[in-house]
Amino acid sequence: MTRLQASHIFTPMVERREAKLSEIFYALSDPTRRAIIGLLAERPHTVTELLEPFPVSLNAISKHIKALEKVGLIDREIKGRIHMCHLNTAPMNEAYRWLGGYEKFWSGSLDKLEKLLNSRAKNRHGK
Amino acid sequence: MTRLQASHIFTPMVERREAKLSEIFYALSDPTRRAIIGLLAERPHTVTELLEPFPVSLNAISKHIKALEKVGLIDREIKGRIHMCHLNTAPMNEAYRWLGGYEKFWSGSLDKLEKLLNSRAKNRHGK
DNA sequence: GCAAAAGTCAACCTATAGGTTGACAATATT
DNA sequence: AATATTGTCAACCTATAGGTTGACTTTTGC
Repeated sequence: MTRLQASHIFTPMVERREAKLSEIFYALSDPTRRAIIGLLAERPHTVTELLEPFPVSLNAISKHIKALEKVGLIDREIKGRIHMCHLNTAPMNEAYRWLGGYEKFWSGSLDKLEKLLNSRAKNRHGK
Repeated sequence: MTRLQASHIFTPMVERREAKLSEIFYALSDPTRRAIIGLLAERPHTVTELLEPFPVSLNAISKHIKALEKVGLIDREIKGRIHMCHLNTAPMNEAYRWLGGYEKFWSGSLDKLEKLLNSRAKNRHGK
């Protein structure tokens, strides 16, 4: 995941959103992390429960969880020595919508595509 | 982007799809690459045209383009010394659908969520 | 009270990403 | 033919990711 340096182009707000998008896509680019998300989609898991399917150390999983937590994809509920991890899909929504912006290209409708291009041309001047 | 090592869990086919997903998400995790995609969504661009908005070297952009090309997001049409880059959104579709699998969580319908959980429980046994 | 269990933190290793600069190859231009 | 333009390739640098091991903290069970 790369920090954004092309500050010339974006307003601070957009820049922040861009950075967030980068973080989310990056978090999702790891197969182990995606698998963790898959497990948490069924039900909350403890850290050791999340460890079980993977041939890595507890520390490695702990790091992945921390990474997912950092981008908001996991909420941690601590009860004594047990850390219960809950999935929070909200951040995915942003990535989903970004990709959705290009859905017009692959879902075929020429009308939609034209609309897209027009709206882009307009925004061009709004800056 | 990480290589998948938990081969224990996945069939070769699934493993390959997982690897592809990782590549795509990783490609999208870079803000410059996303911006390039944005430019190409408007119209095809040459390499130097793609360079123009960014405060980096031509080589850096060339690398990004190569990276996007490698995951299939860019097609290159070479005419003499000009490399015309075209956007190919198809690979995004896969990422989009993966995320869409979790849409039920954030779009609120409890019914859908229950269906999701049931279908997952079934697949559990199908392996 | 003591040992096991659940996790984190810190230090380390290795691979790779993204950036740079400096040649180079090939096509256009004049 | 000489030069400028377009772009790649190769070598290098630095930062960081993901993995490891080892020590440590806190809670829990006996």
